[in-house]
Amino acid sequence: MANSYAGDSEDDDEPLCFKRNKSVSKKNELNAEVKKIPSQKNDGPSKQAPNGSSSHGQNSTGQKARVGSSINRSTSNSGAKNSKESTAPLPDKSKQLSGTNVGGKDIKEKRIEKPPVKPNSDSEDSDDEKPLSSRISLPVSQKSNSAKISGGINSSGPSPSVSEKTKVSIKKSSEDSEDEMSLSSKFQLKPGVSGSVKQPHDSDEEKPLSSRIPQNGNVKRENDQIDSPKLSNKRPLSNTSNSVQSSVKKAKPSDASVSNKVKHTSVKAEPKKEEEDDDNVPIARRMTKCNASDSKSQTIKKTPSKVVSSSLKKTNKNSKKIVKKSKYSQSTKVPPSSGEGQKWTTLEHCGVIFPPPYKPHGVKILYNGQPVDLTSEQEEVATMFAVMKETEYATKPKFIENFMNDWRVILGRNHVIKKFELCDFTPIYEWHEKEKEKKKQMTTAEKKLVKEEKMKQEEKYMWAVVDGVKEKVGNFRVEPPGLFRGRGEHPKMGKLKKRIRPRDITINIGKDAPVPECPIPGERWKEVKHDNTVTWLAFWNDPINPKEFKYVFLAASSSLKGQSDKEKYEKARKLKEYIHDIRVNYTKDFTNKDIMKRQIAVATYLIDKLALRAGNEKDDDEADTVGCCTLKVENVTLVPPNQLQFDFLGKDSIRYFNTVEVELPVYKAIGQFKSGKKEGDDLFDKLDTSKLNAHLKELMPGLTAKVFRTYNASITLDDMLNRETKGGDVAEKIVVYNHANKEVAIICNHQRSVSKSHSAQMSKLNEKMDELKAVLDGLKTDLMRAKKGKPPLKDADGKQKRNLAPEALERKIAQTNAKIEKMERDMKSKEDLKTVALGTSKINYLDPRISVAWCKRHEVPIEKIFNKSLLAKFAWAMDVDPDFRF
DNA sequence: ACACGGACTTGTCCCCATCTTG
DNA sequence: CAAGATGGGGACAAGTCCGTGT
Repeated sequence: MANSYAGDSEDDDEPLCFKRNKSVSKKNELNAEVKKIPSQKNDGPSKQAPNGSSSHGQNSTGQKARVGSSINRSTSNSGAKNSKESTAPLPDKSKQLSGTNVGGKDIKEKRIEKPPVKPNSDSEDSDDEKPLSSRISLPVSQKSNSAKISGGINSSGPSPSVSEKTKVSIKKSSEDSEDEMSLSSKFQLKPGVSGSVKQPHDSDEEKPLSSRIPQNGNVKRENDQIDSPKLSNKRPLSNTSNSVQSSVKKAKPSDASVSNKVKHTSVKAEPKKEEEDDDNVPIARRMTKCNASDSKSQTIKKTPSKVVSSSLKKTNKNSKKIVKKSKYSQSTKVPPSSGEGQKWTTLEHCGVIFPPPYKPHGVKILYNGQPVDLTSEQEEVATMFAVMKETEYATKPKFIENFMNDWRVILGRNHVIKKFELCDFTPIYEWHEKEKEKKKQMTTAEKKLVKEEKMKQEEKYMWAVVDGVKEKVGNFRVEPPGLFRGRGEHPKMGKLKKRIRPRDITINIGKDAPVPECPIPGERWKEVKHDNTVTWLAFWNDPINPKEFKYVFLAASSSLKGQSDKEKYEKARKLKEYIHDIRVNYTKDFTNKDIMKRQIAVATYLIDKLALRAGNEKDDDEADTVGCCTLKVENVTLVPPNQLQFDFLGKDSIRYFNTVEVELPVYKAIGQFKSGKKEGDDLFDKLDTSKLNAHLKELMPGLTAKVFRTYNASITLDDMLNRETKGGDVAEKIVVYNHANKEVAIICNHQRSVSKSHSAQMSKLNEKMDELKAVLDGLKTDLMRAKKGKPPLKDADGKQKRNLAPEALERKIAQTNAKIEKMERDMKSKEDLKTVALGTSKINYLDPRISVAWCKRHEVPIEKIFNKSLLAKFAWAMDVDPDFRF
């Protein structure tokens, strides 16, 4: 929001256009991010194509086919489960995940209605805001607002230790001047040096050197607690010299955007009422807003108490642990991306670990009924297939074909084994099952032993030292050989993913750091480079597609990752300032005579409103899935008078099926784009992602299609949280949070497959529910009788029940009712979330500062929202000001 | 203008340890 | 205490987007 200027308070009401311009102009200053300098990359990937890629054959286009086919996913999509009503108070725009639902829940349309526009807001939009949709009255079942999802979600308490730490960090939010200092200072100092130097408050000094290295990210081993992050310390991300934002709390210098934000918050007084201009709200949700709006509490502002997570309290006790942890704080110092494209100054790590060599088991497959001797190498591949016998992959012709092609190469030219149909892998499959069983039968002590052993071997690979800070490595294990499991109808499924050897691997490490020893005697790395403009520690070419790479990166809890995560959210927040103009802009272009402009406008609209992905072009040897720019004419159907039905397979071949109401000009434009084309043709034939992004970049520096997803997800969370959080206990607040999280997941189409046991679980719950209801009826009867002085009836077993006083019965009734209600909520939530995955948005799209600030304001322990790994990943956000708003 | 190499983010599934429940 | 439910986290596939060389 451009309220940067003086009277900011309500500038929103002013015509945005004006502001926009202003903002635009200033924007230049914003982060012009200089991207990395071209690194000198050298080596071209050597191409060692394994063998014939004969494959591609069909790649089936028909999506229908795949719908059914792919494993669970498809099922889930098509699944009929009905009942998933959208809960919600807010009308949800939910795209229905399952096709069947469609009819019933047309809720989606609602999205369209825009919020009651405030009059002032720009006139142009006003039309939009008007509810086309509204006219169309869909039967949305407003259903109860029962929004409450079950409260209990994760009632399980977080581990104490974690919580404590957290709290620590939290509290010190604003004041830690020291941190700031350190940050700043670090910039100055060149990294490298810093490492050991700074540790202000750590008590580490006494420890062994090794341990003194500050570290980020937690340790997972048993001693965890000790090491685990106390998130408290703030992590450094703050940074960045060049990057604009600083953490909110701090006063930021000139940066306009930030500053206003700050003030905004600080001013508690202002009623959130109109809260931000609608522009900040996702289009989709805007409509909804109307309804909800009243309720939106103005109230909320209230007490931003100091955060305090409950956990805080405990902290004290355990404080000792905390102390140890302190190392985390250190990490702060890392000056991430300071120099042009430079990502680090010193980098040390131990390279990667390889899977153990194949151990032949000697179990023979049958060919035409006869056991066949195989060499170790041949047996290894046969085993890969055998163990997949019961999966859906093993039934797919493409999979089998690709597997056989690759296996035949290993079998050699005149091997007896020729036809798949004559192969019987059962003996190996059974052997494998037995092995699994054996493993399961091991005692816990044995398992522990094995685990420790593995741990010992891997330990050194788990950590890297970046600019003096110990950071966790993400994936230091080289991928083992196997059969490629592509998602959806992938043309290469079943191909052999050959074993990766040291000679396939390029190591990236600091110039002065010791080169990791090659773990396999007698072999050596393909290459060792020292490129500090990239963050990877190692990479190899993907054996399935040699033009692609597999990288070893630092873990999500590292400063490097945290830094870029923060930049991502700051960019999305920046979009908030531009979004109004952008919307005005594309709305105008819906009718532009220039077809390319029109297509850009419509595509941008879809990306903004529906959170579609950009949609890069794909090769023929990949599953054919689409995104916005690659939508085919058959993926969008016009539903008069002004609705569009989308049906396509997106990333990971997840089906996107949604019907939405759109502005008439959009509806018409889509009709034009479709006309004269045949099935399979691109809807946006004049467009691709680079053109689209180039255009977006003109509207806001650094803007790309994916920013809209981040923006819409985060603004939705922020908005819903602030609108819907009322009083209540922690459990109820968590319900509100999860509800908002769910909305976001629906917007982003984050699906998950329904667990096999889902229906069984539901019916079990139903039974319990019936029992409870019976109990309730019994109690009511007893109460009635008790009031009249009669004894209770016999219970089911014919035994006489205790004679209770009416008051006691009433209490029991109340308890039972509460149980029933909770159960109803739980069931509803379970059903609702059956196909919705909340985790993806939490990890990738929701600015953690929104969650942290909300937790602080409402005294919800952050551990109820973020698990251990999320706490580590979002350490950089923990000290956010309670007033932070996205 | 564009294909492509390259780097990094996003996304789902699956295994397994742990918690819950009966 | 066993069987089932849950959730964390790893594995790894599949996107996005940038820069470059032609």
